[in-house]
Amino acid sequence: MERSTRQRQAIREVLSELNRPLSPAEVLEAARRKVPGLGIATVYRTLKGLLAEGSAVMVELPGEPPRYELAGKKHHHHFRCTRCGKVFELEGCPGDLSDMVPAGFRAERHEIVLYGACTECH
Amino acid sequence: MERSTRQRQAIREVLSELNRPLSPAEVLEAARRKVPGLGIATVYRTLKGLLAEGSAVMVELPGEPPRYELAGKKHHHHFRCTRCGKVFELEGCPGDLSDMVPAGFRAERHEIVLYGACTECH
DNA sequence: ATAGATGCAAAGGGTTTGCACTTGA
DNA sequence: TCAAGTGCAAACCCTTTGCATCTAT
Repeated sequence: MERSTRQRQAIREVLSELNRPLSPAEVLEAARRKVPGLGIATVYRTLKGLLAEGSAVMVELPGEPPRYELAGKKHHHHFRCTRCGKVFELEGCPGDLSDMVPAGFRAERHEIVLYGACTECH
Repeated sequence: MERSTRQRQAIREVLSELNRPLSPAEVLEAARRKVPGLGIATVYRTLKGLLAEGSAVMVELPGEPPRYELAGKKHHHHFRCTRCGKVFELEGCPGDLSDMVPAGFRAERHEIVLYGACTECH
């Protein structure tokens, strides 16, 4: 990630502007509006690079392709709209889940995903 | 799923005996001990069939291949050991997560996954 | 000028499908 | 018997990689 290219700029802008976790395909579609010839391989390489330099984090939801969002947000979870498939960030967290952990197991982190209808789809 | 074959019996047994969500590859490995020539395609087809007839449910964890477990268990969540990769069932559930749902969104279900070390790996 | 970045197309890894053979009922 | 079921290999889909070309510095 040494050089600043049109492609990378476009990908960063897309992540920043849409402000929700995006799949590589979503990034490609949005970024192609800024850089028409953009290839999917460049999207994958750039996302990997952003991940490596810590500018982006991977958001993996059950049964979904990995998505990416800009790093630096505080602990949060996600909501996936079962109608349109978009993923949104959620505020808050139930906190202590230690009740659920059986003896002998040690929990280090957790993921919570809510499913339902988003504002546009209900 | 009309006929009862050695292959299907073996796959059902494996799901029942190991009693945790299994990936197709895990099912194949375990079921091959009972039916040596078993093919991966048959595993996929059988799992799909079990799913369709409601005997099994799919357990999808973030960033993991889908796993399968026998149906009929009550609402529960999962624990994935970050050392050995095995997935276990958890009792309990924090219950009401409505605090996390933004206005305009409607949550219908949720998934919680805890990550850490299992009894064998800590 | 030149090493890094890109786009294409081929290669990978996991899942599904087509098809001839096998087998349960 | 004979359609459902199986195993193999090819096909698929998404992601990664190789390589010739392009480009930021």
